[in-house]
Amino acid sequence: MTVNENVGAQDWVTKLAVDRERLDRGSAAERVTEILRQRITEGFFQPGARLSEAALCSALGVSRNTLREAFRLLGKDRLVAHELHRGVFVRVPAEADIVDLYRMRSIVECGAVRDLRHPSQAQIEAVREPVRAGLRAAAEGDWRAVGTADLRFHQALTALAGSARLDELMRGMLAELRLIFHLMASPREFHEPYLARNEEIVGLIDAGENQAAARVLAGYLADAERQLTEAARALAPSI
Amino acid sequence: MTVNENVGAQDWVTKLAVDRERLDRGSAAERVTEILRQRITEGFFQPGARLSEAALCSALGVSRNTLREAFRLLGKDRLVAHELHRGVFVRVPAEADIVDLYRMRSIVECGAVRDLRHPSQAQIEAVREPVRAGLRAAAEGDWRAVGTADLRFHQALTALAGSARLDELMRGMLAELRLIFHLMASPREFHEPYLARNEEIVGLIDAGENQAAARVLAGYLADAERQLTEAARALAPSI
DNA sequence: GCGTAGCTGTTGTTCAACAATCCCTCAAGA
DNA sequence: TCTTGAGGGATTGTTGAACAACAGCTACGC
Repeated sequence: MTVNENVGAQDWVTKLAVDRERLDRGSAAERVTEILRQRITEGFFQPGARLSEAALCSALGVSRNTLREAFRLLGKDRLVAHELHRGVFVRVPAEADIVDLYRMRSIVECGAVRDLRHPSQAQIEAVREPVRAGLRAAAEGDWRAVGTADLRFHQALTALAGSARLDELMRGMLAELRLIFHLMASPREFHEPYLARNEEIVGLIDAGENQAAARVLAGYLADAERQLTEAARALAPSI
Repeated sequence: MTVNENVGAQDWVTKLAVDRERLDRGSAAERVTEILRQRITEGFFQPGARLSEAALCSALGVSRNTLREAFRLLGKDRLVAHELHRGVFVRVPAEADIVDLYRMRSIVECGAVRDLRHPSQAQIEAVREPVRAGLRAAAEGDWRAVGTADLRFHQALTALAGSARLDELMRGMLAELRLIFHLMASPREFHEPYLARNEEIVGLIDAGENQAAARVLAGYLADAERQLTEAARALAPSI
């Protein structure tokens, strides 16, 4: 044993697993992918922007081939659109995308909530925490933080299903959703009405009223979809 | 106007869009991806098989860079596992993958069925047809065909939600499922019991009994999951 | 048996080159 | 004025070669 034997084995094994992801952050292609993913979702690259190979190669200091591997991964996540012989562009979500996305969210999120059987206290706390963070941020008037807390809330709802694949799917959908947010809407008007509903949903889950929670959530999503599609339609003529 | 003016504009535009997909079948990377995807799902490359870059390059007549782009796409679909500095391998699904996959299927498929509001006759027919094909194949003793008909049935069920993203998600899940099938199970023992249930589900949908159809489907999936995990556990010691 | 140094084959990444394609400009013609 | 077509420049698609970095194996010494 070369490691301090006073520490339980399971203990430092999990800690190493956490550090591991941080150290060997995979290949260059994967690192580039993460950088671009973050830049796109945070709005640094605006929807419709062209991602020139030559420019990004010199900016990031990687070769074209490495960059192209990253483009392929981002394309699978629908964050960029790969147009043959024309280049790679940050995706510009259309109204159809909003509808499609919310149809999927409704099925996934409501399904995760409805099928919930015996939620652990830790699971409920994971859902409650983002709600509190949202309320706190709203009190301070930080509407950008309210938005990210809202996304974390929905991510936690999906995590109730306990499926790694579903979690990754949800991550992708929320990233695409942030792309839609960049096209429109002041964060306040969009997120404020949902703070109370988030609390309501958590309360129902805590009380074991899954069906009711799923119904409230479905209404939540339907309203958000309507709000976004109307904003998109108002914006469409300008395009 | 150089095009026949007797034909409505919208008419030939949609026709061109169809041909378009057939003509520019994408880049070499995408074609290689499709070839490998088919080869993996049909079992030509067995789970655990190493996909050597050099071998595939010469076999397919493409460069390493192109092949690596294809590997990235297949990795996102979880058909291959990319191990840094070790290579690319056809994925070997574990028991945890079966559980995860079926948790997701249950939410997605049952959700699509339960939320169904006004199914068109065409939609119902799209679900009914694979069921008929399955029964026909069973009568002829072609159990491999029964399996593919079953997958088409579930694909059609998911399509009831009317979401392109959900359809693609389902395609990916079913491809991964075929990977699991290759690890075990005679097609007959696995698919035969579900022929009758598929009929029952279609009947319930046709009668507008969505809730009941979703319940039957949930039972269907739970049973299939149990069957697969038991087979996997019996197979595990050999690995 | 154990650890270690070296060897070998594979992958990770870069670079340079060329082909294919798009897009813009501009001129000719109806 | 509008359409058509021919260049030309810029960008992407793809290849091949080269080298670095790494995993797995072998053989050696202890």
